[in-house]
Amino acid sequence: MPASKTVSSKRATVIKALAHPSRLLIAEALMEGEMCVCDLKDLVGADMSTVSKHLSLMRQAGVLVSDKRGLNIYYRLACDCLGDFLRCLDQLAPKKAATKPCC
Amino acid sequence: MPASKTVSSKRATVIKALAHPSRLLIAEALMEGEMCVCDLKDLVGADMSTVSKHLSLMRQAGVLVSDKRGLNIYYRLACDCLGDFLRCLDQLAPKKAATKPCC
DNA sequence: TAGTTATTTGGCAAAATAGCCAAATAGATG
DNA sequence: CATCTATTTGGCTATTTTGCCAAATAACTA
Repeated sequence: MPASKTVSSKRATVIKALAHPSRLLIAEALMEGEMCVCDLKDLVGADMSTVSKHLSLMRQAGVLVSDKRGLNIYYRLACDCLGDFLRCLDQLAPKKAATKPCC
Repeated sequence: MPASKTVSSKRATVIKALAHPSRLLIAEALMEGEMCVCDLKDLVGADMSTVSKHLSLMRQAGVLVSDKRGLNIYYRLACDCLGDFLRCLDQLAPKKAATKPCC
C-alpha cells in the first residue's frame, strides 16, 4: 500500500483503457483524426452499444475526449503519445523471447 | 477483420501485460534495474505464486526478459520506452475530463 | 543423498470484463 | 408535436482474469 502504488493504479487504469484489441484499434484509428461512433462501429465490427461502452470507458480513463456536433458525437485522442509507444512495442519479441533486449 | 486488426491484437497483448496495478508496479520498479522474484513479491505484497504468474505473463508478452543466476531468477524490462509513455499518461485528466487536450 | 531456498505450476473459487439485446435519451427535422 | 437518427444505458450471460493454496521443479549446500 505505498503511495507509489496509487500512482501505479491510476496509470494502470489508463493503460487498461488501451489494452483491448477493439479499443486499441479505435485509438489507432483516432490517431488519424476524430471519428463518430458509427464510423468506429464499422471499423470494429461490433454492436454499436459495445463500441459505445468501449468509448465511454476510454473517455472515463482520460484517453479520449468527445465533442457533440449535430446528431453525432465525435471522439478524438486526448494525447498524442501513443504512436511512439506503439512503434517501440512493435519491436518486442513475444513468447520465450530468448534474452535479447530491443529498443 | 482487416489485417490491421491482427497487428492491434498483438499490440493489445503487450499493453495488457502492463495494464494491471501490480504488473505496472513491477515494470516501474524494473525501470531502475533488474530484480528477482522475491524482491518483487515484497514490493507488490502478494503471494509469490501470484507474482510469478504476473511475471510469466509479462515475459510471454515480451515485456520482460529473465536471467537465472544461482538460485534466483532476475527479471528486467525488454525495452526502455515505458518512461516517456508514463510521463505523458500522467498528464491525462481522468473521468469526464471536459474537453481539454493535454500533451 | 537429504535438505534448503527460490521459483513455477495446477487447480479452483471469486471477481472483473465483454458483448449482445432491448429500452431510454438527446437532438434534429418534417 | 411526432418522428427519425445517433448514441447511451440497463440488464443479463458467457468468458476471462485474479489470487490463493498446495504441490512440483530446480539448483545450491551440508
